[in-house]
Amino acid sequence: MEMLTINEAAATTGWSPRMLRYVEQAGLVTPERSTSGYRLYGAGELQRLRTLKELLARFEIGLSDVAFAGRMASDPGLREAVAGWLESEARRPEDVEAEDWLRFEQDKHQRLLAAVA
Amino acid sequence: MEMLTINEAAATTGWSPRMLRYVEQAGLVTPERSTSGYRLYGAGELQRLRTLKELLARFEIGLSDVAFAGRMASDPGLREAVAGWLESEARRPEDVEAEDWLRFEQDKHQRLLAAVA
DNA sequence: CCAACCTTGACACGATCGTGGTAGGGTTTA
DNA sequence: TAAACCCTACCACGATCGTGTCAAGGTTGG
Repeated sequence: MEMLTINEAAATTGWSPRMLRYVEQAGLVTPERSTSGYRLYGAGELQRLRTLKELLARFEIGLSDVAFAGRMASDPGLREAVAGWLESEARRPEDVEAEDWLRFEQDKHQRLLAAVA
Repeated sequence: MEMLTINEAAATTGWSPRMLRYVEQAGLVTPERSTSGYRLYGAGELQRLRTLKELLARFEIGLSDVAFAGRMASDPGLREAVAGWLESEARRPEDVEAEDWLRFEQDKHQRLLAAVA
């Protein structure tokens, strides 16, 4: 499998070399390194760089958004805390008797946040 | 159920009135309005404002991160595209024969992105 | 009616994001 | 060895985020 250096990778993916370093710093695409420290991009990295570009353009999102999604994917505590909060956002009080609902929310958040403390 | 105006809500949640308007603009906590347009916060909103504050502090994330998570939660196309990209990030080429793996990735992303087009 | 609220809109300001550049120094290759 | 690459570390700059404040005007309650 032939490896591309940063300028070659930039040429075939549409990113600038500067941005390839930035994407790496964001933890999104991390190429291997040669013994002398040169970044070496393989077919998988190139593919992910191209699809990443597509992803950002298609949904008008930023690198930081994808980075945050990655953080959620790899941190169950974060994922569940956020999901739990959003859930309480979605469910409207009319669905349940208000009293029970509030106590339920209060307990749930306490559990979710405590689980990580 | 008594409703609080923005200054009262600010006092009991620790947010500033300015930030309550900003949080609303971010689509995270949307209070009802009186007939004359005053924001009215109920027990549910107050609870979510408090837990939101906890969430941000606990995980060092921003309102925009939670807003993005909300967008993912309510947009299956976005959610699956991001999840698919992260999945390809996690799986390393060593797991599969390189050839098949790359074609698999290529196909998958094409499917995911096409599903929304 | 008047003080004390509320509204939206704007200006401001530091911090971060996304991006380009440049400088100083090592590596590879012809 | 010299050109052409690579590295890291900066400076810069517009855009957005998070936050405060202020202005101009409507609402409410005593």
